[in-house]
Amino acid sequence: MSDLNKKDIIDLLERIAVYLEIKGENAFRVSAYRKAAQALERDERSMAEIDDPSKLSGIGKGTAGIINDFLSTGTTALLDELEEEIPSGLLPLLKLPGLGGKKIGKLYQELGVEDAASLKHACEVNEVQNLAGFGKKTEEKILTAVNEMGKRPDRLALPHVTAAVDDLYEFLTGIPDIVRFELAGSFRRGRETVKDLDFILSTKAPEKVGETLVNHPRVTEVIGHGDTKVSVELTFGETIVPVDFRMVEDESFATMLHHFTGSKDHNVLMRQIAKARGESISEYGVKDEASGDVRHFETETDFFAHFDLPWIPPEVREGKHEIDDAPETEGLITLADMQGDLHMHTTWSDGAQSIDDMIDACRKKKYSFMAITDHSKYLQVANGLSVERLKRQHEEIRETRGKLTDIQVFTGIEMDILPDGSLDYDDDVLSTIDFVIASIHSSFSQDEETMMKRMEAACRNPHVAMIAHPTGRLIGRRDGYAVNLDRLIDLAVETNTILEINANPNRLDLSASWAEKAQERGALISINTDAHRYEMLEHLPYGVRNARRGWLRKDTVVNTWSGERLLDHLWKNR
DNA sequence: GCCGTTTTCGGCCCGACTGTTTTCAGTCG
Repeated sequence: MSDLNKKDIIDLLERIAVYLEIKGENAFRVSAYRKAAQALERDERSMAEIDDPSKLSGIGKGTAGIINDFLSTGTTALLDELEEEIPSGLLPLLKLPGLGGKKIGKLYQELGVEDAASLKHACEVNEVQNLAGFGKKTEEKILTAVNEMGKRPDRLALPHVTAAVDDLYEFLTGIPDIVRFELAGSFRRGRETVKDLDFILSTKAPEKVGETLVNHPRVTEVIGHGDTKVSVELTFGETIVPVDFRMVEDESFATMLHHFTGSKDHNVLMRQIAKARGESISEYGVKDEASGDVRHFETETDFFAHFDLPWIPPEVREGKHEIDDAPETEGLITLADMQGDLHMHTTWSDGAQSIDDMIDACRKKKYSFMAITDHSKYLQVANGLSVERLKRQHEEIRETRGKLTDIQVFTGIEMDILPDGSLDYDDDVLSTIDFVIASIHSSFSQDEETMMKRMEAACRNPHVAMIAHPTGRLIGRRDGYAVNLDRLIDLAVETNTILEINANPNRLDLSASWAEKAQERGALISINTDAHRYEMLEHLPYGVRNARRGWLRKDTVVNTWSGERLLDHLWKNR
């Protein structure tokens, strides 16, 4: 038996699809392998728990046989043949813009291109432009793309696109010919990273608006400029942000918004539903196939209602179970449910504002509770609190909160879990604090066993209420430490310890999929900003969107509780 | 390759844009 897990199987199926694509195989056969991979991904179970893959919709006898080959031998005859036949150096070329399987197949068969280097050479000696279906412009574009290969990240973390988002909102608002506009795409779905920004705008003067768009002062490259679509690249400092604008008549705005919010897989599901009813969905509306009439909708809600569905939130439109479980989406947590923020810093450690400033900022946000959680003494670089300073700070907090009637201010601490698994304060200190957070800021490279001993020590301490940013990842920059999240979730459930969704857009930690698993197994979650300045309190929506992507219900998230219920929870089990 | 409350064969989501053509294939989302 090989020890392949589900992720490996999915990768192997996708590998087959890519090879077949380059081979010029029937597109439906290619997509059959991709669909099989998706079917596995959609299923919650592990490979060991799936006794017969062909029972999954999208996997037939053929692919099931291949999956079983993989499981028993680690490979399969089809993949072996493909690897024999096609150079693996061609696979990364599919990522180049403008190159798909067909063109790569042609480059391979007619010019002997085998990888990026030989493709570059073929362009330089002008062999590419003479191929049928290619030309001078195509050759130039390919050469540029090959030279750019690997220089730019595939996807941008959210903090890298916020400047562009803010700028474009202002810019589009100032264009009088635009009736309404909205940001769609993976940004609207709350993904952790985005490839580009997709703006939908309705206008009666697409030509004029398109001209205005390509002349935006930040535009450094026009990728495409058609009647209804404009693709450009905007440059903000070091970051190049690709942006697509789609222009449409206002009557099609809702369907266009739905279409370009995606995901692609979600759209496929919706179109299959339409097809079964004798209708077809496009970005322009819903067509009745019998009469040819096209129906338009004022809002997305109307569009979904036409298919007897409630409005499905963008965050869960991933082509998974959002159609089947559509009624459940009405119970998902919303930003309006959030009653407070339980993780923030002040000038007492490494924050930029005083306790009073942070309290004022939270009162302005109409929170009913908050916790001040500065760093503990181990974290000297962050001016962590000695026991003596901690006591003074908490005295100050108690004094201040006594005068307030509109917000409950909890005493708190973000306490380090030390490399040896001990905690930074003794129990007699911790026993005086309302909200004790435990987190790891040191010895990131320890092995899983050592790391989990640290986590377990924190969870088992009766005073620890929450584990902050459980994996320590920084999106696009640093993988998390070696945490066994399955085990951590079990520990959290067993010891009644809350797990955090850190709302900082660089973290989003836990991720949506782990938060979903945590909820399924009965863990409690808290969404917090970890603000070090009051502007960072505004990060909360990122955390809520992330939680919605994980299908979190309001009651799973302790920030939605009343202050009394939360305090009771924090104190009753010590 | 998968699938079937009209089908075991003939479909498989739909449309824009580009560059190559001179009516369209390939790519992309």
